[in-house]
Amino acid sequence: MIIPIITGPTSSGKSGTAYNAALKTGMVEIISADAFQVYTGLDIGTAKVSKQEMQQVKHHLINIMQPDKCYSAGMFMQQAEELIDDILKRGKVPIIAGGTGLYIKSLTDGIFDCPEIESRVREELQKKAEKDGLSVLYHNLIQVDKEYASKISSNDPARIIRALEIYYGLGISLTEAHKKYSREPKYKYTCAVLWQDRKALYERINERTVQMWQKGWKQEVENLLNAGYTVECPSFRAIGYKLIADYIINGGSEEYVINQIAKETRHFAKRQFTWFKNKENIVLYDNVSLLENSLIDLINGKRSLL
RNA sequence: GCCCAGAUAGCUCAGUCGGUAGAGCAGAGGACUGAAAAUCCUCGUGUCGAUGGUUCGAUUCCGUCUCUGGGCA
Repeated sequence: MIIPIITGPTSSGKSGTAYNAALKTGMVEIISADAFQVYTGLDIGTAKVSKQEMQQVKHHLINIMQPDKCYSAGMFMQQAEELIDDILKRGKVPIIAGGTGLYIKSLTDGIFDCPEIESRVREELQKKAEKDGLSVLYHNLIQVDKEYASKISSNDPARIIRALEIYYGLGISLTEAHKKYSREPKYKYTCAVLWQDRKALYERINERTVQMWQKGWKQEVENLLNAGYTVECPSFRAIGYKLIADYIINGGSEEYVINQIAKETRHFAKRQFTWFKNKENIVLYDNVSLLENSLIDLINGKRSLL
């Protein structure tokens, strides 16, 4: 069985397309591939589907984490494959829908099965980076994993720290760990990418940012802060949340916040373009209803196979 | 009307002691193996407001004009 994936840049209409196809065929369950919709309490800012929509169509991997907990591509792959198993067993069709490129890649290409590493290791590396500077860590990485060090920038804290975390946590380099713990994907996928004119997308993003603000995004962030969550929480890396928290705490211009969020979202959409368009084995769709129809055909075709 | 300050990349502005210019932002392209809405890399020719003068040479100095701020009437 080949599992359909629907992806594309933010605001492109992927969730809606998956939802419509699910509703019309009545035999689909949606698995969200979104790094921030996993968090409870982040609804408006992550453009989550509404409660009603979730009642109509079963959605998975949404609202499964508290905002102060870490989620990851590895956890995603694990859980998504289990869900696919389960959905297929029940005679339904799973659709993967979401815009987190790494999560989708973990399904289509696999990801290495990293053993548990204490969070202390990363924290210590972060402290060291602040104290001694990143270049010390990078030189350290060259010593232990020259191959990986040559692939990344000496100025990339996330990757340098990650690679060293593996080395100190597992005792082998990241390059070796990738080989030793590689995990192959369990299913085959067909990946549809929703595509549209850049300018039109940017305008939609600008409009949608204003709409999100009007829906009460600020209140949503206030609720999170009142519940004791801080900007240090992993969920606050989602676009907008830190900016709004800062606006709530320190004041400032509402217009600036909205413009800034729209800008970051445009930059993000651009990165998503780069990610998806250079991937192999994808089908581009510049028309939402066209994709919806071929999805419905695909599901109906599968119906006859089941 | 007079005085002062500006006019340089899509925007904000640097700069050139006279040898045709560069940052930030915006924008574009790219990377991506358990933080990924994260993180990181690459990309800057534009009548230097117009016009005359001085000069081998002016965006730079001088004159005039236009426009934009601010002040005085």
